[in-house]
Amino acid sequence: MTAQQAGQDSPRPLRADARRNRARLLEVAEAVFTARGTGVSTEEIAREAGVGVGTLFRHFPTKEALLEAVLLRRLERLAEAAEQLAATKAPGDAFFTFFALVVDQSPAKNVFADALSAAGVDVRQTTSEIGRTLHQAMAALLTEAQRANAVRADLGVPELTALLVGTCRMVEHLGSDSDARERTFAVIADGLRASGS
Amino acid sequence: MTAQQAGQDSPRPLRADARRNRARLLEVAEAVFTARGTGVSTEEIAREAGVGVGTLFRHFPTKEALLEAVLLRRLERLAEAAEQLAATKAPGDAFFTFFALVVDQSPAKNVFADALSAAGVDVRQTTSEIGRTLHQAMAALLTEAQRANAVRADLGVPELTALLVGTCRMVEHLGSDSDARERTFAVIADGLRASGS
DNA sequence: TTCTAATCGGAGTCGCCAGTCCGATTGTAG
DNA sequence: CTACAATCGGACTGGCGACTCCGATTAGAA
Repeated sequence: MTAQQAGQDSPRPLRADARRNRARLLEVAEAVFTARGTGVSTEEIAREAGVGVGTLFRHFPTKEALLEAVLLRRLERLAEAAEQLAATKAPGDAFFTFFALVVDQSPAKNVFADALSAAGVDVRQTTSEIGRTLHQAMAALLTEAQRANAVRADLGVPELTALLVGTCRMVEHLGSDSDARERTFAVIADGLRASGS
Repeated sequence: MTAQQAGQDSPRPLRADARRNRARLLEVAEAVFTARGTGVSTEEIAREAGVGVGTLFRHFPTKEALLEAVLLRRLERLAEAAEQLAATKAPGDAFFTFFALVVDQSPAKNVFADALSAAGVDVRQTTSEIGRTLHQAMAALLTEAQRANAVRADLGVPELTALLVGTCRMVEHLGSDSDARERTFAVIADGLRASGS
């Protein structure tokens, strides 16, 4: 931001090993933070990735930046999946498949979103770029499903988001008991279909 | 635990000021942790309560112990409320009132439960005493509501707990938009009633 | 009021962790 | 292969926060 073009990224492509390390760090960070919480130290992440802390901080100037990067990757993937589903499946099916997908992938996202908002980062601000894409993709899925009468009409994207967040927590809470998980999920699904009539 | 009876608490009642301070600390801790997260330092809690850190640590040997104490108070209150409701209202009404009560009180509980489990404390272990009471009270509310056909039959207490946890998150997520909150809550409520037929 | 044990308060200790710095290493252009 | 700039690694720093310790204070019994 200081004296470079503010628009796009690296004027010079990263050296091969640098790119490798960066990718490795993201990978490891995602895995470790997801598994053991965002409290894990940067040193630990670096060690696990087989690099020094210096390397970590060269790529991500802040622990927070690392978390952000991981979260963005997650959102990006979700947006992709949403578009894919919207394009290939029937409205209702696409919607519920997406819902299930988000919930399955979620134990992770929660952790990151929490950590960031706890650190005072406005997630909505930071993730705006991809956030918008995801938002639109979700809106498309939702309205199509509603038009097909597969989902009640009195919901918008904010409500859907909240339901997703909450459902993620439920799943997280139930842990490995997949029977209970299914029953719980059924409550939500039935609620989403209920016409309110 | 070193040389005293392991069973019950204080053989000697606390001095008046000590009792006062202890109560104050719990009060303040609950408020502050709820409002600003469990990351708030013990020193801050102590200052806010108008005592020194020494006092805080005399009453609660560990920050974690303080969190635990606060959480227990919360659970205790919930158990009370559940019993009260079961005794005075019609089954379905009692159940849904309880549900709403938990959700309203919740922004708090989440925070504590999270912090403790993040710290490696098995909440189910620690809160067993009151946890059992609460568990029973919830079971009673649930089965009565089911018998009265106000709630679908394929749910048990674990599922109910998960739904509560998740719904708390939804509410938390939506923040102050009470319209969206109501719509979201309606999804859950309809889902709970849906017979699955 | 007097005396003593219980309690208080907060300066100080200790360990942990994010983030820095620079000599050693290594990719790569020529 | 050589040279040099990009990159690496990890010892080191600074600050923060949980917890300790002990002299000062105070509740409450006699």
